Amino acid sequence: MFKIGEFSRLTRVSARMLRHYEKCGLIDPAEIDRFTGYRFYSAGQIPLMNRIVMLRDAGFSIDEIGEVLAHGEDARFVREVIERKRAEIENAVALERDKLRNLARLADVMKGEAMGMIYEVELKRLPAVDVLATRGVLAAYDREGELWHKLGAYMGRHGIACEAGGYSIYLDEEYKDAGALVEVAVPVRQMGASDGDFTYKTLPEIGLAATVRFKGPYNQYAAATEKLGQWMEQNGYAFAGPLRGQAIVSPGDRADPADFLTELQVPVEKR
Amino acid sequence: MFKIGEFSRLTRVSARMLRHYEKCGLIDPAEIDRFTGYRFYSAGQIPLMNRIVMLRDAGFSIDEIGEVLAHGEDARFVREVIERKRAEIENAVALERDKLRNLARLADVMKGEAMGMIYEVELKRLPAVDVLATRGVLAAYDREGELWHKLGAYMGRHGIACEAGGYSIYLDEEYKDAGALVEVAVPVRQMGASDGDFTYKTLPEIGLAATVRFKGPYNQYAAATEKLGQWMEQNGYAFAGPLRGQAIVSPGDRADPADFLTELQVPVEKR
DNA sequence: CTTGACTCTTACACAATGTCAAGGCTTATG
DNA sequence: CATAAGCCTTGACATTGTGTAAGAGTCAAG
Repeated sequence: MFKIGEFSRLTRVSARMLRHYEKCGLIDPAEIDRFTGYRFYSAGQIPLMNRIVMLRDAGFSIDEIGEVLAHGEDARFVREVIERKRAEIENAVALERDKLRNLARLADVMKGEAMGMIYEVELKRLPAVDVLATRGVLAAYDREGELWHKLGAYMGRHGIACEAGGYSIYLDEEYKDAGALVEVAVPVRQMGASDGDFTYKTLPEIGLAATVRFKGPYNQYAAATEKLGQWMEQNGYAFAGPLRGQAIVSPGDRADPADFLTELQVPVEKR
Repeated sequence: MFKIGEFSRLTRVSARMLRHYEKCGLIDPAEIDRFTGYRFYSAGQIPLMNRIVMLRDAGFSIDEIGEVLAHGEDARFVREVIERKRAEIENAVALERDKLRNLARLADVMKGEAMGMIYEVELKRLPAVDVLATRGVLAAYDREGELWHKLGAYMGRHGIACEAGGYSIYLDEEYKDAGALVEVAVPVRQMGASDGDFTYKTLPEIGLAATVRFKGPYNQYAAATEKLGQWMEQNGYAFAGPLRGQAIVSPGDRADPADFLTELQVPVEKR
């Protein structure tokens, strides 16, 4: 039997974590002295501890480790869990890659130089439009493409004709990092029956909308809002509804993001 | 001027975080109503907010963002910070890669199948050895190679003859995830003068050592300790000093980790 | 005046891990 | 046997960025 410090050196897990794993139900000492509270681990527990370490080093959380250990015999379960975790890690790698891409653009941004072009703000009336729409909660705004794919696939399956100029409508009252409710909609010539997530509806007319167009990838959004915000402040307008973007030239039309043309549209009212 | 909710939608930063950034000194509202406490942001603050978002999305912590903003004009500073962050992110990517590698080995471990081979525990006397040693705090045990490189470079610079059978001595009382104090040492035929981090010393004789050899990469360490622990428990021995490993066949001798042969050595005493 | 939408502050929560403090045990040494 | 050094115990707090909730105040429209 080993005292906690010895077991710690042997397994390379800190005593702090040994106690923590115990509280989380991963591993109990083989024996606890009833009077002193000293923990004693047996050599037979080293394999279990090594599994825990292995799982931890593969990126599993404590809860997940508990689950895996409970189903340790079920090879199929283990295989599935591993596959799921693999996807998760690949995703994390992709996130780090995103950071690198952002980093590369950073020097320009810090100098206040924006790529792409932003046009002047216009005030106009936007007519009502019949659309086919679907919505979803996105992990981040740059995942909007997923919704478009979903909508595109549905339209393909049902042979629905697609007009140009899709809308992205940002429904959340307030931005949430972990989940933004976004609706994507394509104009249709003919309404149909709604079907689950996919609904036909009419986007109402916007009597007074402030609009600004920007060319380039969607991360130009930030620069465009600068202009829009400034215009609203200078001209004394206030928000009167959710912001939306209309794809004038979209990924469907051109491959190069530098060619994209997007119009930001927001209902406003004179203050 | 925009209320916090409007500014939140415009910049895609949650009101929660706007307040948080304010407390951290990144951005103050242009105005705060003295009576109601309501925050008001001006359109002129959107560019600043966009920079903050950009930095955040590139992986900077709030403190780091503050620092970068404070030195925003200093292009050289910005360049250096970006380079440092790039290295950090690449490192994070490497960590995720490590997880993937661990994941790949996981199925075998869960089945209790270890790769490589582990030999029987032996009890023996280990003579004193003259060594050249250096030590360092490692982020993780699999970074031990860094210390060996450091030592090897020093020996090369000073033309010191190197004998086979280097030692890794794990000095920490208790494992710490964030920094394990490890000493690496190579036997030398002739002692010299210590020089900064590099010290000549004599590893004292170990009268009674339990040893176990294992073949294969160093992550076999875990499996080897299982055997060692079991042996100690069954035969009634207890630890009497820090654990060390001796490289019998090391990366210097063979390229394929499967060929490595390592002997774990720990001073013990009969209980 | 009521109601609903917005805002304010404060506090709690997460995950994995370190660190510290106060106090109890153990063991070696004088 | 007494004391000190070193190990062990529990419990609490900190980290980081973000959500959420509670309770109270504000604002604008009907």
